[in-house]
Amino acid sequence: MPELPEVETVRRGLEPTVLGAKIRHVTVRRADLRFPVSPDLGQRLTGATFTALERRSKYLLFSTDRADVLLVHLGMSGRFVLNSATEGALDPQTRSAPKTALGSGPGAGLGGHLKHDHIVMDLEPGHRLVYNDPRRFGSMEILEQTALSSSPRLKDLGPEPLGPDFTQQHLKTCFVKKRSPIKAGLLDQRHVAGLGNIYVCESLYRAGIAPTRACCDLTDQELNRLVPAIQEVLTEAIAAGGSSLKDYVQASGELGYFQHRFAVYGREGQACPGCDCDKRIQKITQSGRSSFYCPKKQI
DNA sequence: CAAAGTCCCTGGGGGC
DNA sequence: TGCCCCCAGGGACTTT
Repeated sequence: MPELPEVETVRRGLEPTVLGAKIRHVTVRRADLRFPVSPDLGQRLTGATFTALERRSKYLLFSTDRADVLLVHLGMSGRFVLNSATEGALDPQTRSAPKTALGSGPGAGLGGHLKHDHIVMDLEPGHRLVYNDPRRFGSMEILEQTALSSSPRLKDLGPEPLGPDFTQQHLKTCFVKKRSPIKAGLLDQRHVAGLGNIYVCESLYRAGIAPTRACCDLTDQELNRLVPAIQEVLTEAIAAGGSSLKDYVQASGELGYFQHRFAVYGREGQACPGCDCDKRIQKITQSGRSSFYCPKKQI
């Protein structure tokens, strides 16, 4: 599930290829993603050049020299696949025909599509950038640069957890009258942007705070632990993704998300690492979502 | 207004 | 082996 570290890892993986690349042709094979793909997406991208690739929260922002921004969310299962004309790799399990190298014209390689390849961008020189998303929880929209900050997708997002505005004082202000559990508080993108279920569980474990605690009941001391816990968990996950990036960009060209070794997430019934707890890691449901925690270490 | 619930979607895994 | 059911999750939307 792509949360901030996975999106950042994808960004770093794509950046060398995308920066300065001219878009030769765009094919929208399915427009019914989480939100409808912008109807004029192909027209506005074709002939433009990517000038920057940035991340905000879990969004990727591809800027172009036409003052447009391609805003992408990977949802649950969204991936980018990068095909290089020189590599010509193929996935024998899922692809019936070899990937077609560029050079045979826009839209070439009709037999080379994977299932769930929804948007195909042919780039110059010699690359093909494919957005693949089985569950179609992702989105792809094009906006004017000037409209970005007021767009409904971004306008209510809280600070970047690895940026200067994410402080214990900020959280204290957010949480002073908030009675919902801290698990929900940290998943709320208005308070801090980019955390999902996995990294909220991991951060609360590291900070020693039970996910059931009310936001407004956290002490200053706990908030002072929570902020660096979040920052450390994210930084380590990004570093782990980054250090394995060359493996992570597989021969097939697929940019998946790095599988991190989690302390609590998905480890119900196991002993938590470095803890002598006898209770083992518990799984509970909070507002329809699984929380994993150690009842001894997290109070 | 806050908080909790619902829905979208598909692949994968467990149970029988 | 095959089939069915449930689960995973972000975020917009609906209900309480």
